[in-house]
Amino acid sequence: MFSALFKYCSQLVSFTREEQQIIESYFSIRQVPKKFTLIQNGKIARELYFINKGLLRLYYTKDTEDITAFIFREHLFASSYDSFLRQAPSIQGLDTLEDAELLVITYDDLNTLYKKVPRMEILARKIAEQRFINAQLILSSYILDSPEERWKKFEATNGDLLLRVPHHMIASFLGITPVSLSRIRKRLQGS
Amino acid sequence: MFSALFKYCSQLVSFTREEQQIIESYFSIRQVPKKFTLIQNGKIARELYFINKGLLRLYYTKDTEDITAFIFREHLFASSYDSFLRQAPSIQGLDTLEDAELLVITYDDLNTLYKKVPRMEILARKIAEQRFINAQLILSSYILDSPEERWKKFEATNGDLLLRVPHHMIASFLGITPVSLSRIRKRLQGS
DNA sequence: AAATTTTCTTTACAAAAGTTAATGAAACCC
DNA sequence: GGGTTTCATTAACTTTTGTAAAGAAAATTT
Repeated sequence: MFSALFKYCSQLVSFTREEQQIIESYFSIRQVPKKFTLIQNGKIARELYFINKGLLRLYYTKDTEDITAFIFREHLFASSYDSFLRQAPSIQGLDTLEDAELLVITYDDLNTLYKKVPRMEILARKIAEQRFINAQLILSSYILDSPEERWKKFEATNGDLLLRVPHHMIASFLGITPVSLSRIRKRLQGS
Repeated sequence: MFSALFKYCSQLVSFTREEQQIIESYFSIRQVPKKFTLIQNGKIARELYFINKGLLRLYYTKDTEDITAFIFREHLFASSYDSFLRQAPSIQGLDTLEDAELLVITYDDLNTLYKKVPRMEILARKIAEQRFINAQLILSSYILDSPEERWKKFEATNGDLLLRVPHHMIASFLGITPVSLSRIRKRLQGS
């Protein structure tokens, strides 16, 4: 139940058995169906999730349309991270795309945990750093690459998601319309 | 000399006098002229800078052209952050845009400092979180806003930089060409 | 199984941004 | 101070993407 979590953490920080038990006691497990909204746009994200199973989608809502900000896979921490960190209303929503099993910790409990297990602070720093590096990577792709190049990279690194996620959600993640994605795919077919 | 640094830090963590003295001992001060390259694309960023005075520009190089990734003002930490954190070759360069006064700490010294002043770990986490939130903000503007809207926001929040930074550097930060920026500015003049 | 919704692609047209090149102004450098 | 480089704007033309609408295929619901 917690094995994936500690496997992930152990790459960053090594916890003792005791620390692991304290950490476990602060997380709860939750089964969530497909298409379930975990964090609603405008509300404060009170919880942080570790994905044991399933797929989550972070998205902006512009006018009446959803724009994908990120797709979280198994064995990652997920949240509307900036709302969670600042405890301010979220400008993003977070939904399940598939039935999911999540480990859940609240903001307050996480801060208590920092005090009980100070090494947790190091883990949190490293996760924040990783998320920064990741955001930076996506941003640099927006800056440097054309939509076509972004699609190619997405296909190469996340090809499996093409079968699990509707294309229009990927299109908006790439910063283009489904129409444009369809054109790009057609263009590339030929070559 | 260190007053701006501790003023900035005190918003995030409160250090004792002793801790401050240790921290000071790990930073050195450096005067750097305009147009000086602090971090070269392809090299590993070994240093982290706190800007006492001056303006720094982080940029990508695509083909022969520079594309601005970020402009750092006074009283901020600056580096090619992901290169510094991962100690991997940088895909960005960092230059001064003006004569600058910098407080400098190396990667190794920072890690020593984490051990001497554990509270520093909290500061580092919070700075990483802030930088993540910031990267997220820029990314969301790329996703949600048109170039015209991005320009308007830049003008509103960083209007002072328009006098300190050439427009073509701002244009590439906004993801457009100088030609396009000029058109946008003209379009908005009328309204 | 039929009906409904969602997803994906295509077409035609409009709008925006890129490209190249030219011009004038400003800043910089011996 | 004169010459050079850098910078900002404009124009003409091309390419790309967006928008709107329609139809086909797939998935979901009843």
